[in-house]
Amino acid sequence: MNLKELAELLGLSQTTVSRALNGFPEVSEKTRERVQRAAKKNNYAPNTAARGLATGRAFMIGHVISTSNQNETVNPVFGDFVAGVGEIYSANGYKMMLSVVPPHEDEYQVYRDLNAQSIVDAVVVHSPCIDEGRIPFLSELGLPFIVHGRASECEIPYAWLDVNNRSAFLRATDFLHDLGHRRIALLNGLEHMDFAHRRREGYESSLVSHGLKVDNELISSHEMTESYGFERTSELLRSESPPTAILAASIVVAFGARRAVQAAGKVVGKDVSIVTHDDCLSYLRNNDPVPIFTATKSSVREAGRRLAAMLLQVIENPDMEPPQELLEVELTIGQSTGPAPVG
Amino acid sequence: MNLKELAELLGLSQTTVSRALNGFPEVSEKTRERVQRAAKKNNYAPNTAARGLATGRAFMIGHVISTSNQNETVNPVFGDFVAGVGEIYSANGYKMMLSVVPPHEDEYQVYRDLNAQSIVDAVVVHSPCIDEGRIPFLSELGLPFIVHGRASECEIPYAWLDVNNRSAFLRATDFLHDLGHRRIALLNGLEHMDFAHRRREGYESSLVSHGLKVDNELISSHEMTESYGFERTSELLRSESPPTAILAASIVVAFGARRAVQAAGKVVGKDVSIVTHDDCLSYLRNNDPVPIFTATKSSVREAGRRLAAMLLQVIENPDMEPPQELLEVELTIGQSTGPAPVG
DNA sequence: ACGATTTTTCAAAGCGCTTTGGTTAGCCCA
DNA sequence: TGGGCTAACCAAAGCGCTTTGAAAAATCGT
Repeated sequence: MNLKELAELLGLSQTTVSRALNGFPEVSEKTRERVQRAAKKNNYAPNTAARGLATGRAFMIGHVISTSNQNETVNPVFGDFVAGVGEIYSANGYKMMLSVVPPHEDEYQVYRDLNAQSIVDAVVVHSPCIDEGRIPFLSELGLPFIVHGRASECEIPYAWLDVNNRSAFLRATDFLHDLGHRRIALLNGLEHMDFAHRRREGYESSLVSHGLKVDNELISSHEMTESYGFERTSELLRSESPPTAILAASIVVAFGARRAVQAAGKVVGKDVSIVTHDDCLSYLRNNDPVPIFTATKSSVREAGRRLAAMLLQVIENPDMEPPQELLEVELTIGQSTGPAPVG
Repeated sequence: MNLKELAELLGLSQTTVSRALNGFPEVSEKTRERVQRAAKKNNYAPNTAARGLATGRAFMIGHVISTSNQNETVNPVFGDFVAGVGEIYSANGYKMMLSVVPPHEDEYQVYRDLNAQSIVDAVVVHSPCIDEGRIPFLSELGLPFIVHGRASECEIPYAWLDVNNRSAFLRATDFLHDLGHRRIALLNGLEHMDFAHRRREGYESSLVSHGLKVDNELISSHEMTESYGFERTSELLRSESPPTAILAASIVVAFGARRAVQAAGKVVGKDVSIVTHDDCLSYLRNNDPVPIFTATKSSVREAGRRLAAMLLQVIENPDMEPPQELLEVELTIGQSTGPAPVG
């Protein structure tokens, strides 16, 4: 069923039917209702391609995800983030397109094509690194976008939504310090990623403010996998002066750390404390009455919702100041931390 | 830059330029090259909406994901699966659309709209349950589709790609039996899901074939979260005749189970054996020389690649017999299993 | 060299919608 | 009763592409 057929069926012109369905004022309420009823009954929905061609808008947001990192790892956060944005998109009549950039292919070309084909109204930039080339590139291209995260070394203004990673890890380190810990290890994510960079800043800044010095032996940076958590923690525990506390980049890494602590015959929260960042993934809930892990919490799904809402604003109102929002984390105390062991 | 402008630039008609770019034979190689060069140079790419309108094809595959389960959990497998299909899609000029069905909304209406708006050429059905209503519905609707998994109680023919879950859990149970285990617990996924149903069949069938009887006390069914693994295992270990082995539905569940075993002061692989299914998620690798977990392995990313290829066949060739493919798992021995403790 | 083919190019229609710039119908007031 | 409004509707153009059916150009055989 297309517009023409529906119009004929109703004995109205295409114009009127179109206007009725799109909520224009110059159509009587009586006709509008009649049209809407007929549309629903005949399962009419406007052809997207035709509408897109006529309006120049695609009502589609692009998400470009690259798996071209060393291990082609998919960010475990992805599913929940997408669920968050998707909720807002569909509530506002937008659809979401996913482009997977195959390894060794040019991500920039993907954006160029998306733009030339005018298949999306805007894109979301994922996992920005410190000097993120995509930001100036997209600005130049004129394709509206918003960044999930930030790029420390980017000067031009752009829309973003980020978690306050610096403050999160600063507070977490402060907390461990307050418990008496003096050797605190950081199991960071890949440090060319902006979020990891900022977390390290927070961590170091806390140490310095307490008169401790930064010991590079205690710091590592890697993709956030379970085995990274395990291997690295095992290594740390074997060293001559092992840490009494560990700051993990994600719950998955913390799982690995915990496994290593237990494998070494030690007790988490007593011999070794663990604090982790928690994205509140739906299948890795850490919200028992007393959570497993002491954590800096920030729901990535909620972040997706906020970010989507901001992006829709940008689309509807292209000349606005780019919106920016910084989400603070919650520091929740769980079973994985305790006072530093004496001696 | 649109086709008309490019044609004028080249002093050719739109027809010729279009044909040149789309690989039609009735255009000389010389012209074709000239056109392609100009297109690349001017960053021309055909407008998707216009092309879609003209051809009636969208070159887009829809993935509808529902988060309307009790906890709005996102399947952790999703990211890797999408990475797999996305690879094949983009290699073949297809795009992927994601529709998130908000909780309490009608998933069927989403499919109806997708179809009416002719915004996708086909859809992928995720997480089928035993009697999956979406299969007859989509057949009826005439929207091409493929199912990731199967529906045991569905009679009509349809395209699917599935893992042999029955054989996987049968083999895993056999393996534990061979090690001397007689009380084997099953921490299954939600059993209205087809995959979980089949796994239980495999488990029970192995028990029966060894003359053991099925003890419902040892069987549970739940969303596959870490805390499920922990809580349920703790409960089992506290019971009067605890299991000596556990069959877990996923690595995340196995993590929880391991935590419970350790919390009970027991040793995994000695006091309690654990076998899990492993989807080979990129951030939960279980492929050390001797893997952490003994597991039935099947890469969900590779499954995505296969499934995408099959779906594209269906699209290009609508009248073909629906393709169906059953993937066998690998049973790999890791550190989490050992002979049943004596006494 | 000239009609018959084959190769290469083209003009124009059509895909299904939105939107511009009307026209017609209905109403009010003098 | 008729001129001036407003309210309600409509015909047709146009979005940028593909594709049909025809024309022009090049090639061929005799």
